[in-house]
Amino acid sequence: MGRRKILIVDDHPILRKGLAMVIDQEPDLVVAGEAEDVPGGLDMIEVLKPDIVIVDLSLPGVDGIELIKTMKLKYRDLPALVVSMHDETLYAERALRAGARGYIMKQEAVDKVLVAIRKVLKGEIFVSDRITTKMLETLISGDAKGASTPLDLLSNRELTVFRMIGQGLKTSQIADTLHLSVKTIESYRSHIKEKLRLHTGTDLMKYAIQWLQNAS
Amino acid sequence: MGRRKILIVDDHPILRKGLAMVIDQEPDLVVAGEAEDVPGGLDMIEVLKPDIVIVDLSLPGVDGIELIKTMKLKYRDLPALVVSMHDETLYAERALRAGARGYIMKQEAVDKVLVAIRKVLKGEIFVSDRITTKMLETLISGDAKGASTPLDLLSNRELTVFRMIGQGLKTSQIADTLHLSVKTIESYRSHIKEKLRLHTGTDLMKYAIQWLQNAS
DNA sequence: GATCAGATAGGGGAAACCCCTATGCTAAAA
DNA sequence: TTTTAGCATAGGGGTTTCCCCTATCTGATC
Repeated sequence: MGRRKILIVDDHPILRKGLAMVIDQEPDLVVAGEAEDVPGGLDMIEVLKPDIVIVDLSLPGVDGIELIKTMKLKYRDLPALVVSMHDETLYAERALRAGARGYIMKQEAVDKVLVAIRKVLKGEIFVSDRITTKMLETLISGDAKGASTPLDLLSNRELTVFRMIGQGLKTSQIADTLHLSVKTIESYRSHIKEKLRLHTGTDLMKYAIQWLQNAS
Repeated sequence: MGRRKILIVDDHPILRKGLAMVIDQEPDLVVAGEAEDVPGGLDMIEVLKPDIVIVDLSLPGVDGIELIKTMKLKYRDLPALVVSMHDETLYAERALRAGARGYIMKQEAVDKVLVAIRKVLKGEIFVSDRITTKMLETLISGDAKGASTPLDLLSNRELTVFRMIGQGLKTSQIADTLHLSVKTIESYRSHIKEKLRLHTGTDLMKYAIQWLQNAS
């Protein structure tokens, strides 16, 4: 069989060029085309019939996640590999949930990308060890059905507090609003952190804010 | 004269590779080396004696602006060209003030980068039309403080800290990374809050996270 | 009836936050 | 050319949060 065809969707031409050159040096892979946004990407899929699509998450206009979702709908067997500059712990999960088959950061070494591409082409899933570990932990700890979202692990009260944290309220304000002791809210915070496998208070806040922002 | 030597300082290996491959195809240019952070960059300058340094602004640890300032001090005639993925209107001016001789976005086409490199090597300054226009406007309108973004009000150091806050780092981590006292970071935090008219620390964090998500 | 998870909350030490003050340093303004 | 102003840096001291533990009460679940 010939070289597997790759489509790159990323809005940074320099990066596209870099990826393309690296990939084209491999005997079994070839970059069939490039696009810089979601509509362009979809057109290219139609025309080129690639074997895999490499997608950046932060595209102009429509978000890369949308492209992945659409691909999942229209071309069920066409896998997407996300190559993003964003902190993986926050986006990887969302990307995979949307249907991506891999997630790798732009900070990674070049050969890691090739590994990722081949793994995804073989039908496997590629994510960094860090993410794998984190996801496995979440799976193991919570009853497996928690797969829909880690937030399912939270109790009602915890979820309420989580939302308020995401709105930027501080502990005392939350305590006030809910007519509870500050100490109680502190307890919730630590329970939430535990369940979501977050380490610091700032991590919690960051997660909460971002979750609330793209309320999915 | 032989090919002009270029040093690339960027923390994304894929992008470095891309730039390098594009540059090395030019008969008059050659990539002499790559570095992924500021200390590495400074070492490489010492060793390679490049003719120009291409710098990304968002480097791990110390920020690219600092590298440019140091270069300006230690190697007065070594020009820096900033290649950043950040919104130019906010950073270009700061970069130029710090001593950079050009600013180009990663969104630009590949050949624009070559144009920029050659222009900077000739001793000229390269910036996009958009930035030129904006700077002229600011000049004309006088003080006016082109407050296109309230973040324009922040000093370089404050902006660096602001971004780190948005990445979810806590005060002590920031202090550590920048080799500064926790007290100094606290000062920056309060200055930033004042300039952005934010009341609480959580408000600041929320703002920083959200801003980083969209405009970065 | 024992066990378990959820809602509530306290103790105590470390860390962060917040408001003020302060010192060089450089650049602009008077 | 003083003066002023903004920036980078940092300490003092009081208040609030954070963080790790322990604890009570309640309603399920086994």
